[in-house]
Amino acid sequence: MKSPDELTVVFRRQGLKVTPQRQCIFRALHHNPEHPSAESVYELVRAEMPTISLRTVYQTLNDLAAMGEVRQLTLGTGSARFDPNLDSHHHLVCERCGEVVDVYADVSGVEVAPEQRHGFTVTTTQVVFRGLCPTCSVEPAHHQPSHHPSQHQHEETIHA
Amino acid sequence: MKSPDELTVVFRRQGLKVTPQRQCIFRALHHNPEHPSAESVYELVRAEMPTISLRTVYQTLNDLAAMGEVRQLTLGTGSARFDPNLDSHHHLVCERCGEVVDVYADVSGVEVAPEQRHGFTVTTTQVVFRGLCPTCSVEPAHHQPSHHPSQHQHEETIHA
DNA sequence: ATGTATGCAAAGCGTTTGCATCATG
DNA sequence: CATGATGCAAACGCTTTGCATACAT
Repeated sequence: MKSPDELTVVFRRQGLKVTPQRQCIFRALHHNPEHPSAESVYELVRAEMPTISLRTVYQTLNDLAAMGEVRQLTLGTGSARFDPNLDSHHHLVCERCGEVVDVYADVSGVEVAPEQRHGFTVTTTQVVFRGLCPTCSVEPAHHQPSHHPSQHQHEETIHA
Repeated sequence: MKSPDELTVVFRRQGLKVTPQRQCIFRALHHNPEHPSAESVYELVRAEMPTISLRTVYQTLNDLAAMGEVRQLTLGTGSARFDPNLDSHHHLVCERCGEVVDVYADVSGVEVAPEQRHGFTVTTTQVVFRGLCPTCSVEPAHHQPSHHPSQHQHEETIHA
């Protein structure tokens, strides 16, 4: 995503206003590889601005997503995740703790055969690799989600 | 997935009981290519059993998913979708109306390079092709979700 | 000064759960 | 008849929204 300064310009050009809260959110996302949820962003910015509300976080994240400055990912981890990395890439998701890491994989060979397109216009090909992160692999028994809680869906959920 | 009769056997073997409601749900799912949400299944079975509750539908769907007789898909369409097709396959999703169709694509070449695995143990590779279904392609302006409502997340959501 | 952003609280949606009752095995 | 299933309603987690105030432009 663009730098906080560039985003300031972009927001103003769209008729949006740039508040200290929004700039704080810009900074929280810039070069952030954690794929934070709205709640995670909230916690990050609250460290600096304790009175900020979750509503402001959601609003700003949605604004950013609407103008394509971040991507919103729905990976079955319970809450939407926000990704400032706009390069073409895919994701590795831990089924237990919800950790998400970027993966650059060659997907050029993956396509929907014409006979299978059912008349669809395909615009994106998203690949999600699921498994267990190093931490969750070592201890097969149940243990807490680390940074990214809220696996409110059944553990038996199969996402494919 | 297995036939309603086979599922009856499987359920009993697990110590679960088989009620008319459950058999009705089995039938609603058998050979159903719609990738219905819980709500959709609810509507289907309510046609036959008007007093069935949504709770029963969720319970049975979760039981089925827990024993691997259906797959639960989280595709960013607002609600979980249930897929009785247990063959290895992928999905084509309409970003506007949420329609989901099965796709058989060769994904053998898609892998996470060892240097990119970050210590993860990868167990599944899910490919989601997103775009517009024939109905939604013709009319670029907004219109109602057809069979699969509840796109409660922002329309600008980008799922990748 | 105009209009958007903020904070708070309440509502919304999809899903889960507590409980008393019913019915399967 | 013992245990799991059902129905209802209430609770839950995540996200959105209504409203009055505050602030950026």
